[in-house]
Amino acid sequence: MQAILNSLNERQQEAVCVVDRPVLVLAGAGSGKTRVLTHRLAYLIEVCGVHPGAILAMTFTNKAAGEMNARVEKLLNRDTRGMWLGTFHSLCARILRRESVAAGLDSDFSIYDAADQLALLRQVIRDQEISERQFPPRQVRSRISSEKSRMVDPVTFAGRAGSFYEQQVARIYRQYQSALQQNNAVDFDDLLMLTVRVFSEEPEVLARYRNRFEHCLIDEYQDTNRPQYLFARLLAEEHGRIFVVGDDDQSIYAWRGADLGNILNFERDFPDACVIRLEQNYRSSQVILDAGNAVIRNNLGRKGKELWTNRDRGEPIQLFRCSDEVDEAQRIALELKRLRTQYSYGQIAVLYRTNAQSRALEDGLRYRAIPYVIVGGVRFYERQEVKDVLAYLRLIVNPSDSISLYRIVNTPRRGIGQTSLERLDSFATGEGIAPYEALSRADSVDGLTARAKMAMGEFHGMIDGFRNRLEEEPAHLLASRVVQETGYLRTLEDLTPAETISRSENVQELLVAIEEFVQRSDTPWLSAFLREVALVTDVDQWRGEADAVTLMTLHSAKGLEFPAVFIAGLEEGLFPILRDRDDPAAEEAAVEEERRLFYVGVTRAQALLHLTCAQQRRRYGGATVNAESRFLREIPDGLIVRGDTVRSGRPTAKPSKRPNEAGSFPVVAGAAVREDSPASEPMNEPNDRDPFPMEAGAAVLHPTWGRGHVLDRTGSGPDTKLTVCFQNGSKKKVVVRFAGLKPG
DNA sequence: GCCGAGTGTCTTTTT
DNA sequence: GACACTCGGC
Repeated sequence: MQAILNSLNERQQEAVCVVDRPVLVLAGAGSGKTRVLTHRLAYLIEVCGVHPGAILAMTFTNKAAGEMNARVEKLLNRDTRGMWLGTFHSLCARILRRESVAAGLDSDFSIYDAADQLALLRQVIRDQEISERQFPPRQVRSRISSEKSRMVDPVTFAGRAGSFYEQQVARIYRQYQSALQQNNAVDFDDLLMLTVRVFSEEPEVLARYRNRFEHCLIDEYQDTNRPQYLFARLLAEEHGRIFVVGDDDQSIYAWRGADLGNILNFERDFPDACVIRLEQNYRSSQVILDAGNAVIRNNLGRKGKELWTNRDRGEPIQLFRCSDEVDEAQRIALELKRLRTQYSYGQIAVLYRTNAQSRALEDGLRYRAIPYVIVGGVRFYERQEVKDVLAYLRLIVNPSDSISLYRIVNTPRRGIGQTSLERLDSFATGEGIAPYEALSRADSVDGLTARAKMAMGEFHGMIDGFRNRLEEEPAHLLASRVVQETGYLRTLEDLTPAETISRSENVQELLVAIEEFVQRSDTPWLSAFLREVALVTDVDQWRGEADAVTLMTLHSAKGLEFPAVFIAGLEEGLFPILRDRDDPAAEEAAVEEERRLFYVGVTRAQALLHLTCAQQRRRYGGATVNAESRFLREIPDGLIVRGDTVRSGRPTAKPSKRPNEAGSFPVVAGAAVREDSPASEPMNEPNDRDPFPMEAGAAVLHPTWGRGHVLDRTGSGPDTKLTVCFQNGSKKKVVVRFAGLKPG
């Protein structure tokens, strides 16, 4: 007991020890929130004698869950077998697999990610003969998702739909749901919504889980949406032993349906709740805290809290004003080198608002040979080749999954094209069977060529062969046979050498991941692996171990901390990023969420915080000229050293419309000013702006030809031509302007 | 009927 | 700069 409590301050101890009533912990950034959660778990088990199996603890990322579990086990010096600790999504998936009958699913259901959702929506929209132009699948998807995150089902939605547009969306929504059902699949939102529905509609199911879980704990409560809230309330309302930790100032997922009301109304929902505030910060210097406090104070509608620390004042914040994103990356890289004497690279993070910003930063870091790891962006499990292999595996486990089937049925080419598939699909619909099933009856499908029929039968036989081995052959061996025997690996060989290598490596990496799973898991079968893999994300894989700078979005950085932090791209139009809204109240709410996101970024830093902005930035096609972010103005002068206004320190891209830009930062009314860049602007061409000298001998990386080195160079400026010898031995002449070369 | 090449459209953040 | 769509060649 001593060990569990004595390292905590008084407030933290209280939070750990109040076990018989609802508790809301308002925990400021860096105030020891995770500590309180882990120590409470340990306290419940060790001191109160609660069985781990009676505890349900919910987080937002698997990483947070894993970390928490490790810390509890360390505190207790034993394992926590039986405890349900995981993300809302993974816990709900677990419940749905157990209660699949009540949920109307087969327990091996597939979980569709955003890309799968889009593919399914396209199918639905086409089937309904609705125009994809009028109803862009992406837009419909986000609409459906936002309805689901408010627990609105297709019927309710249809009832409310007023306009023609809404009625059509309602129709698509209904069809989409029934298509999911037919595919024996759910999307991310369904995991939550369906679980809540099962709980509400099946009292005996709910009762089982209510009786089992005597304690419910929730991390990041400010980011819960409606179904998550209902899920927790259904389980905990009877006994009231619910413990939630959150910070209204760090709510950054309103766009995903997170409802701040859940934290603001906690005391109303659970009348005898005990509210505990943690305001002492153990993470950051006074300067960083002061800056964070000053910025967040601009938000209305918060519970209000001021973080304090008894740490040193610390280094002032520094602002780097850069001319464009290349300059920004370069200056960050140089500063990283300079910081090398005080920090290891592993202690430093570069944060940004959008994933697209990582490209320029990566180039800058690579050029200076600074090691980095990138979290997020194109995620491993979203890569084409990885998704292809997973589609094979998913189909084998869940033959109703037509999205997976259509993805790979003709990869490698089997002569089963679009037209044949359409015939197959209408046959399947007519017979009321899954398309996979229909493959085995291809002979009865009208209008197929003999070749197509043959190929379909063969494909079906092959997949069936794998299916028969599902519980005979360990997942990694089965998967490895799949990529070989389907010929998938061979299709990769037709790509360019560089592509072949990187894609094959990714497939190998996936196979290794499966093997690792088999080694650590109780069940070696493929279906078990797929259950786990559907919900892993990149942040979960991230380990702070390698001595490399971490690059990630501000959203991914939530919950993490670093001795030194850069926040890049502090410009109006990028951060805050705002789209046009007609409603001023919605606009203000959006600004406040961006401000909270900035606050999250600032409070990630322990000792050192650097901010950067660029006067000009390339965003798809043309260059944009941006004013400095309003958030920079909100940091009091005494805390920040505002670097020089942009100097022309390097050959920089100059918008021809403003020849005298070298002086002060342009004051641009409103947000970003989009400038079209006419083709006649040579200074914007990559060879002119790229710091890397493409002389003979230089190593280069070509997007399709891979690595190589420069043999010869002719011309200058935009007309520079290079002769490059690539690793596969071929020599190519390339025009630098078009080739998209990078330093290799 | 299948496939590859070329063209127009849109990019916030994530479980 | 990714991706879906269209068009022409096989």
